[in-house]
Amino acid sequence: MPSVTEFEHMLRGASLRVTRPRLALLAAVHEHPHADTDSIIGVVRTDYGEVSHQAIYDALRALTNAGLVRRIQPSGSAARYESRVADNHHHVVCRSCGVIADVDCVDGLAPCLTASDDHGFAIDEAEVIFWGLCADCSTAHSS
Amino acid sequence: MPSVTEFEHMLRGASLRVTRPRLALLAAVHEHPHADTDSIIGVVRTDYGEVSHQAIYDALRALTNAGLVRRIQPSGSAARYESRVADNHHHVVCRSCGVIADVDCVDGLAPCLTASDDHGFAIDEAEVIFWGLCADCSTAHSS
DNA sequence: GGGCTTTCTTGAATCAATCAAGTGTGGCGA
DNA sequence: TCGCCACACTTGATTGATTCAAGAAAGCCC
Repeated sequence: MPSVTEFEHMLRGASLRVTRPRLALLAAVHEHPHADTDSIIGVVRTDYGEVSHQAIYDALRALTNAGLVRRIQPSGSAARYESRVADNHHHVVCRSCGVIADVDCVDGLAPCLTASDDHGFAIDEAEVIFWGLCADCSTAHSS
Repeated sequence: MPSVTEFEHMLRGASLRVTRPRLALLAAVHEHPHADTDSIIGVVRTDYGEVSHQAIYDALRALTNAGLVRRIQPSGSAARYESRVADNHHHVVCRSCGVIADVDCVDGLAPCLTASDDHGFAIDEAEVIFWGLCADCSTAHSS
């Protein structure tokens, strides 16, 4: 995981002020990929002390807009955040327990990015979510 | 659009009781692809008469589970429903106005369905969402 | 038509997320 | 180093989609 100093540089590079809640937030997201907002609040409070939920929501939005974290939101789930950005990976979600895992791109670079008919849209991103059952749930269901 | 009789057969085929709210719901989803729950409630009430929102939620869930309609939920949007199922098409969503359009699969059949490393997951579906700006918003932004 | 089960109605509750107003603070220039 | 001020945080209330619960109504099989 990047050091506090690196987090500082990331914030400054995005023209964002360096505050302790934001540093704690960055650390929490790096440490707990795919955590939902509530879990992140819990982690930040443990690592750093009392913070309002509003500060977390604000900071998550600021960092998402700055491209420092990525927001993902599979159907039926609250928003989740991760620190891997701009590396074009996708996700596989368990229909049963909701666990999320990373999936690297098959082609390594911008796969499936070409829509057959773009309807005049200027497309800038392709988001892929694989749905299925994780190993644990798969075993539990068949037994 | 399929006839009422065909909707009836679809419901019976899925072992679901045939009720007027469900028939109206199927018609509404076929007529208004990508509509959110609230719009669907409005359409059903216009076409059929007073129905509780709960009945719509129940019916949408029942029909989704039965595979008669498909639920899609892009980040930052309420749940939307469409009648095209099992034809492996995807969606392009406008970041600005939220409009959704269908995109047929480039490869015609199960593209992008192979994850490079499935982490032990039993994958049964790949959902692809293209993000960008629709023609209208693209023009408005650049002007 | 009778009876059982599913579905619908009514009304309340939950949960994530946002809004609003006021206080505090990081980072800049002097 | 000092002071300013825009940006960030706190507190508290609100919204809006969705779900829960209990009872009434209606579909389907016999």
